Amino acid sequence: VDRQRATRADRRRVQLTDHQLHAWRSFFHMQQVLRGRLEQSLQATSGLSNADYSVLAALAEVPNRRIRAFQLGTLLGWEKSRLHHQLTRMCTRGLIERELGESRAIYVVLTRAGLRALAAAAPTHLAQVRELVIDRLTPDQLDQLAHLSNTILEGLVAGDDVPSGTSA
Amino acid sequence: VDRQRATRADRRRVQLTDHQLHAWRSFFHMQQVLRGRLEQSLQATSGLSNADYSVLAALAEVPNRRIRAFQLGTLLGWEKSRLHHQLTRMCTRGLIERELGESRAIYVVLTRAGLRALAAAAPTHLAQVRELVIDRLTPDQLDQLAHLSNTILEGLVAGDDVPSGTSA
DNA sequence: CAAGATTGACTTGTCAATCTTA
DNA sequence: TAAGATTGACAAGTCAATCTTG
Repeated sequence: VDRQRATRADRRRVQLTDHQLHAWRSFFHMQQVLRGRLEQSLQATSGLSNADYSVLAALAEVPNRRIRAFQLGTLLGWEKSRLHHQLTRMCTRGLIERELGESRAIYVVLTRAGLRALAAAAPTHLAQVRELVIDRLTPDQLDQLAHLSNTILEGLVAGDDVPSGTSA
Repeated sequence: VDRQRATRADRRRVQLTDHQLHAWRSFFHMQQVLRGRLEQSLQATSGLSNADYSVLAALAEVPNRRIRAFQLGTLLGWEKSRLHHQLTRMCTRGLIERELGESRAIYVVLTRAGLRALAAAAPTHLAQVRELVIDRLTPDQLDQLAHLSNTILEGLVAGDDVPSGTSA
């Protein structure tokens, strides 16, 4: 085909087969709906957003329940301003506290209230994860999911840098 | 164990094994990062959000590029007010138009500009889906992903109604 | 200057309340 | 009344600009 402009259908076919497109859409849709559902019931049953929960869970598993803000951001894979806004909100709710470390480092500490909120939310939340995901899949499927998730994640992290190598 | 209150560790162990929890977290994290990355480059390269793209893509594949708003909401699995706000924004940008059908039904129509925007965005977007997902996975893995996504999705849709079966 | 932190403006999504007519 | 549409207030996230100090 040497026409200069391909039709829309042509272009899509080059990109992805119908089979691949269907697979992608199934995944994409599932992930959207799942995320919405979890967010919703987390909010309804415990007043926490998914973001809140992620921060609390991360803090709870770190030595001294205390971590440098920047590291927390890296851990969660969040932009710094998103993290900042999130921490500000959680501070005013008393779920965490900010502390100043040496040389303008900010540390984030889990408060008692934060730990309590997490403890209150976790059972229901995890039960729902089990109900909606774990229990739906065979052990094999769950392993497949974990494996392919890690594979995709590696690619995402790798692509973090400049595509074409601009050396410092 | 007949103690009334289990420790936090106990409760978690009951909910999910470490293995299961790890699998879940891998998936959850991957999905977060992936979504962020796609959203970001879609925005950067075409000025469309993921939500914009979903609406445009759905409209493009529907007869006459015209569909009732409510049906579109069902298709996308969106709440009505989310859809409304989204459509309002897209209207002001000229990507779609609203038309009144019979008995206060609202129809959404894809405009030329909307179709152009989609055609401009699609190749890059799909290429990225291919690069970040499709090409990372073996054909088997992709099939596994599709299959398990559909399985989870079935569970999600089933849980839409009252948990205990209220028949029509 | 650069890394880490902060800020504000703006966009997106949610919730709850309201409106309208079959 | 109930389904579909609308609205506004608010929470969450992004981007770009700024501040601060090693």
